[in-house]
Amino acid sequence: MDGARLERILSALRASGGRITTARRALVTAIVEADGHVTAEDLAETVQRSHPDVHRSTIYRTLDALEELGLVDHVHLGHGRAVYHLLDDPHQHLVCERCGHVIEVPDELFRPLADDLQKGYGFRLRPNHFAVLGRCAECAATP
Amino acid sequence: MDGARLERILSALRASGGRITTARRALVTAIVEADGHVTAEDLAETVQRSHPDVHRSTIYRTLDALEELGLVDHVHLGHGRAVYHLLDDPHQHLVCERCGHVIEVPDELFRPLADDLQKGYGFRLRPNHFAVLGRCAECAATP
DNA sequence: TTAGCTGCAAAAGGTTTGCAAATTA
DNA sequence: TAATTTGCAAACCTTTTGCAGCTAA
Repeated sequence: MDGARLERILSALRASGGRITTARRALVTAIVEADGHVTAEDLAETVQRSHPDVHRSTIYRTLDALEELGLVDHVHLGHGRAVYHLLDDPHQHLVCERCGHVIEVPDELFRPLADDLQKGYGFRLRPNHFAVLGRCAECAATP
Repeated sequence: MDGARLERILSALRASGGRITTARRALVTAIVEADGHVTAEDLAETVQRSHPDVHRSTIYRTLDALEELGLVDHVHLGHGRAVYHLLDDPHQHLVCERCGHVIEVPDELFRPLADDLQKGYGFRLRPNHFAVLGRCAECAATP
């Protein structure tokens, strides 16, 4: 399963004229295995476990390259580091502003809102880039 | 009108045990006059026009104080600086990810979504902290 | 008088960049 | 070989912090 995702990504990278280096393969493997909610820092650590001298800047540059190809996106879940994730399975991030808990919800929930914004403002929603803040069930219960 | 807002904010600040200094009065005036979408940098510049040695750190500290009192909030419209705004008139920010244009829309538009999230996930939406990205009408029209 | 603010300078924290050397296709 | 990537070190940019002096109440 994951092998296929890995290959899909590497092929796209290659097809765009990019090169598959050890560092890139290791990074892509790390993202595929992490499968969501990983910071550049997390990825750097994972990659460095097997390839100690892959530098943070390489991580960032490769993530940039993957984003430009539309294979990866990053989301700001709060202040501080962004998290990166693969672009299949479109979903939103609900983040509890008190405990930090992250809930993934399917994109379709945002459909009605997206339609309203389209009709009323001509605005085409692409809400994935920032998290949606609020309170999770537990934190909403305890004041 | 704005005088009333100014006084309301200063009173709240005073009531919480805070002191009204020249710097604080100037900053609050600047926010009231700017009325939305101002960065700390913008505010610093405005304040410094009349009070050149108010330092950036004072701006940030005062904004913090105002946020703690629930008088002001800040929103991340994109990468880089956050923007600050007064907390009356609850609204959302739609930001065009291509041209950067900001559209304010009333909170009520998010009511149905908020209800869905509440029902389905026990999640209480508080969406104001991050902007909602997408494409404005013009940019959506031209590919 | 005294708690609360301030300016300054310096640091923090995440991300980006210039460069020369190394590597891929 | 030619074009891309890489590691490194240093810079960047916004925001935060420690501190000693200043000031509003």
